[in-house]
Amino acid sequence: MKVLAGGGAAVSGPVLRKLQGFGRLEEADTAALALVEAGTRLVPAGTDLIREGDRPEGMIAVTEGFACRYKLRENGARQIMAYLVPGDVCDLDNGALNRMDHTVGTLSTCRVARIMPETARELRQHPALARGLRKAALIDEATLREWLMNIGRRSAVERLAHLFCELLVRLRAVGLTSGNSYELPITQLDLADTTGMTSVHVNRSLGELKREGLIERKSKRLTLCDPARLAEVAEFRPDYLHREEPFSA
Amino acid sequence: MKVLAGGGAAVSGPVLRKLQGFGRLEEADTAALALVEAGTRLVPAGTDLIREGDRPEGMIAVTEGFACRYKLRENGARQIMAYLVPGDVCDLDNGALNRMDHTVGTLSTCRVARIMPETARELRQHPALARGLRKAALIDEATLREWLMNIGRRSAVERLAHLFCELLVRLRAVGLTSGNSYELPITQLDLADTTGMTSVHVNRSLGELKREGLIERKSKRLTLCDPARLAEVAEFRPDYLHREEPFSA
DNA sequence: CGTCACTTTGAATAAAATCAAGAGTCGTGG
DNA sequence: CCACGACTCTTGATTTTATTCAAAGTGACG
Repeated sequence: MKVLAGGGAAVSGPVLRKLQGFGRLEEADTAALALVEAGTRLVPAGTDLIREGDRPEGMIAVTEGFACRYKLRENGARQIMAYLVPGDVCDLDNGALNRMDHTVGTLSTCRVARIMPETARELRQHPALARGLRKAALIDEATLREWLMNIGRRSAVERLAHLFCELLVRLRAVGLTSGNSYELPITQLDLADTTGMTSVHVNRSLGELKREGLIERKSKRLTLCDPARLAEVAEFRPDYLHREEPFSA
Repeated sequence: MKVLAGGGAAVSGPVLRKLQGFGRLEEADTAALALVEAGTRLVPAGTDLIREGDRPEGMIAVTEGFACRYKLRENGARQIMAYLVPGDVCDLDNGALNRMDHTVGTLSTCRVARIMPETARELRQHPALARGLRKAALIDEATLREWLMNIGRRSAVERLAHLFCELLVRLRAVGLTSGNSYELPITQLDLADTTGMTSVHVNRSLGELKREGLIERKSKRLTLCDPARLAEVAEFRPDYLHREEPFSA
């Protein structure tokens, strides 16, 4: 339960960067966001930020690391429903719904801003921010559908390939890629719980992708050696992410 | 491409009934809804109502039959992402997003209301309706997450059991159950594309549920012979549907 | 009464889970 | 600096689950 004061200059906040990708922001908008991103805390891996059954309020923004939405079965099996990567905001103003149907927790060490309900309301006063947050939420929902397709109708190798392509697009949008590689600070077990497989099977499927020369992984950095071919394998069409940049660099 | 004029008295519209389940409606609200439900058309099974890539606008309401959201792979594989049962409304006012990322189509013959953008805007003028629609949308999203859990982390038999439990709750909310049975006007192939399996495997799994005495199916009517035990098998917790009625009748 | 779509069944195959053990990694504390 | 312990990753052998392929059987409906 490390809790460090969020010091240092907010490094051109990823949330800001992401929302700017949806449309021009005014000075006042960026100022409000900067304020939010200044108030972050470092959270260790494996920490729940809000739990199933809790009453949701405010928002949670991730500025570093990977967090996720997940549910557990009684036997301990976990299904991850979404990744929250830097720039992603989890809007807990669910208005009508007063209970979380899932848990949000960190997969890696994360830098996180917990946004109080009043602050969240203030943010939504800014039309451009409100629009951006709404668009982000709609994209999250489209992503959820894509994940359902992924698990329901793609093979193990395809599932991983698709996930890696998606992450390249999402992380590039917040400037966290270098070429076709990015930090993927999660374990194979996490990947398994994301794609509905076993960690053993993930391991073998990763091996296959490596053998095919499609990816490389050293330490926690993932490189897509041939994004075009990887996208083809996964049948990846990035439209649902609503980013105008072309897929492969 | 049968298109019949939507005659006859709107039979206490399922949309109305569903939204009433979320909170009291004023006279004016119900009147507006009644108007909508009067303008329905009969649509044959297998008809796309709006396609992936189309520009979404207005709303689509289903008052009879089963429709669904789905996507296709290049090889023809289909993944169904959601069911639209009577009372369900598909809000296409996606504001920011200007392309459908999936298709909405009928699984059975359906009675459907296509709601023009202006009409949709009028409906949203009514605060109670707007709230109801918003709540419905949030529940749809929670349902999507539950489906991801279903496909990712449950066995074939469990997936079907879970789906059948969910449908009992949803259809009961609009008065379309009698006891623990309801019309399920879809094929085993549809069930397969819903649960990420093969129709052959669905057939065998259904057989297992029957043999266990958990369900019965004559013609298109499904009966949950022992809802409590079925829910236990599926680990079904109806919280995400936000209906206060207890699960088993 | 024939057709077409759907359901059911069997046999062979493929994909993924399970079980188990060993090797690598990393942070911690002596 | 090294050793320890806790994860994580890797690999093999085996079993289970699900798909594929194929062929009847059933039923609704014109």
